[in-house]
Formats: sequence, C-alpha cells, structure tokens
Amino acid sequence: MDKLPTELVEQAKRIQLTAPNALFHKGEKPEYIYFLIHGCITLTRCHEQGSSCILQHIQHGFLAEASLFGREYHCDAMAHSDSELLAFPIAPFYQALDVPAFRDFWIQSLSLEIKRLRTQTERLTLKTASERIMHYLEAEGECSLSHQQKTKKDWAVELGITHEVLYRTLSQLRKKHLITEDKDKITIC
Amino acid sequence: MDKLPTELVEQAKRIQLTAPNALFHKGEKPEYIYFLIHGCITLTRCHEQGSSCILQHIQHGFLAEASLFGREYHCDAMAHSDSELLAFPIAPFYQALDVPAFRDFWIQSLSLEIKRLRTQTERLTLKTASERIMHYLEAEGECSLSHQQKTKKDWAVELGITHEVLYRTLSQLRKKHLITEDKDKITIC
DNA sequence: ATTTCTATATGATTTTAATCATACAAAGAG
DNA sequence: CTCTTTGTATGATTAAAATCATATAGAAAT
Repeated sequence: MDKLPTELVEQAKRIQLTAPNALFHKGEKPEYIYFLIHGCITLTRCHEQGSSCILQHIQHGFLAEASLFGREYHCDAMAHSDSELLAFPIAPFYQALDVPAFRDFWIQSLSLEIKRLRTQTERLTLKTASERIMHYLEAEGECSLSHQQKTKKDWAVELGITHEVLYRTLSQLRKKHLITEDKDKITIC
Repeated sequence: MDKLPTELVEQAKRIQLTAPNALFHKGEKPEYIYFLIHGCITLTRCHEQGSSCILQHIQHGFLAEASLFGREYHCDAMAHSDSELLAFPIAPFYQALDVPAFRDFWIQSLSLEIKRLRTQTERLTLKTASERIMHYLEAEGECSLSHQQKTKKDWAVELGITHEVLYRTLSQLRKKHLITEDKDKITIC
C-alpha cells in the first residue's frame, strides 16, 4: 500500500460492503481497481447449470487486477463477510503507471497473481482429495479458517472437492498423524 | 510483436530448440524473457512422485512473463516440437518498459494470462470429463490437434483426466452428436 | 426461549474416473 | 525393411469421489 503514489491514494474512495452484497458483476464495465483492506471477497463464475466455482478467495490485496485495460469484468465479486475496500478510479490509476516505482510494483503484483494461479492449476490436476489438501498446506503453510472467515465448506470448493469428501479426508489424515487440526487452523505435522 | 520497441528487438537472440530439449528449468535464475515464434513449448511442474502436470501449452507468444522481477523460474519449459524463439535479455526488456506503449502492452499481456488461468481454474473444478471437454471447446472454440502438434494425450493432461477417459468420453460425445471429430480438429456441433 | 439455518460430520449407495490389460496403427530408428 | 516406440482405442476391474441421507452443534433470527 505504501507503494502507491500519494496522489492516487487521495483519489481513492473508501467503500464499506456488507455480506453477501456484490462488488461488481461479470460483464459490467470496469470503473475501479479495488484494494481490499479487510473482510473477505470471493471471485466466482457461474456455470449455465447454476453451479458456481470460486476462482479466488481474497482477504487482503488487489481485486480486478486484470481489468485495467479490460472492457468488462470477467467474474463476479461478492462480499463473503463485511468488507472495507479502497476503490481507485481507472483513469488516475492508469496515470500513476508513469511513476516507475509504481509501474514496477504493479507488474510484480500481476506476476505474483500468475504464479499463484499456476500453483492452483497444478493443485487441481492432482487426482485425490488428500493430495490436494497436502499440496495446499505445503504451498500455503497452513489453512487458517476462523481468522479469515473461511469455512471448511468454502475450502472444499476451492480445492474442487465436495465438502463431505473434505471432512472425511481430513479425518483420515488426522488419524495418520499427517496433519493437526486446531480450532481454527489446519497444519502439517 | 510490432508492439516491441526496435531497440529491444535488435538485442534479441534467435534460438532454435529441438524437442525434447529444455529451454529452462525450475529454480534457475531468469536471464531472458522468451517469445515463441513457432513450434511448441510446454510449461510443466513435476511432483515428488514423478508425475508431472502441464501448466501450459504454448504455440505462439511470450513465455516466462512472470519472471521479469522473479528470482527464479517457477516451472520447467521444454520444447514439445522443434521451436524457434526470440530471447530478450532481462535488463533491456526492463528498460523498454519506459516506453509507455510497450509498458501498456506488457501489462495487458499479463492481464490476459491471468484471465486465461482463471478460465482454466474454472474448468478444472468441473467434476466430469465431458463437462471439462465441453467447457474447453466453448472457451477456445475448438481443439486443434495436428496443426499445433498437440496429441489427445497431451490434451488429456491439460484437462486433468487420463487419456483413456478422454478417448472414451470423446466417443460418447460423438455418439450423442454433441461434438464432431475431424482428422485434426474437434468442434462443438 | 424457540425456531431456523448453516457448518460439521458420518453412513450407505451410486456414479465416475483411475488403473491394468490388450490390441492396433502410424511414426521413427536402426 | 524390420523393429521399436508412441498414440489411439476399448474392455475389465478397482478405487475414489459424488450423491443422498441423516444427525448434531452452533449461530442467527424471531
């Protein structure tokens, strides 16, 4: 955040969004780049059949990064818990790229997101539930639940498995002493 | 390609890479940003068990986009067929970002890659093989095989299913007249 | 305080994909 | 030209997850 030019920060609007309201919808014309200060926003995309998939679960950081030059948002953003955000109008955000330090920061942010998505892609090609769970814990270090307002049910969607299978597999991994389950945190033993 | 400043293009090295040689390995320090002119490069990551996953299959365009500020490559790049590439040394590539048009082009490239990865993530959360196949065909329009040197076996890895299941499911979808299979192209009816 | 909803949890059953096996055709190597 | 390898393809079996069902605890609502 301290990487942002002060002129840009001054033009940002502070937004309070209560769950489960939408921040934006797929297809809308992007007007803002958002920064989530605290709360929880989920990026989702709906399939025809009514089922939806969670593309990302954000607790802190930028949203809609890919929309700076985009004609429309390509997913839905909904508040999963009450959230506080900064909204940067697109035009001054674009102007700010003339500041080399901010330009580099922005390119690094996009690069980081690409790496994160590649890791998630890798995880989803794993065949079994336990492999995906262990991969997640290895990549992220742990899975924090209560602190991030994230439920196991949410996590299951993120892992691409049903919540029933997640409960069962967590139970098995616990029995094998491969993981420990705290009240609000799951870690590798 | 015409978006690249001429100074930068002049400093690029032309590389011929025969399959199945590696362009770079995970963990190596990035020295170049690559542009694939023709051929086929696959980005893969290996798991401990020896299994590997295809993160991306590139026929044309940039590689290692996320490595401009990175300390190391985060996946392996291998020539899947004989390929011709341009290698841009990192330093002058970074310099070129001072040209606003190129800077914008580069940010757009990264954004596009983020969108592509989000779509792939979405696809991999689909439960059944036929859903993933149809999702791919809807998103990409078709699956071209011979033209891109891509085999059905490769495609199966990309879809996160075994090749046996891909063959079977394609056969079912053909019988239901949902898809047509040309010699080298698969499309929705 | 009572009701309602949701997350958690586990059992039983069904569906699906993974695995193992075999066969064949085409491409490449010697 | 023959041998080897690899992609394609399908059958049989096994393993796994999805689904459906049920139960409980805790949170939220009235």
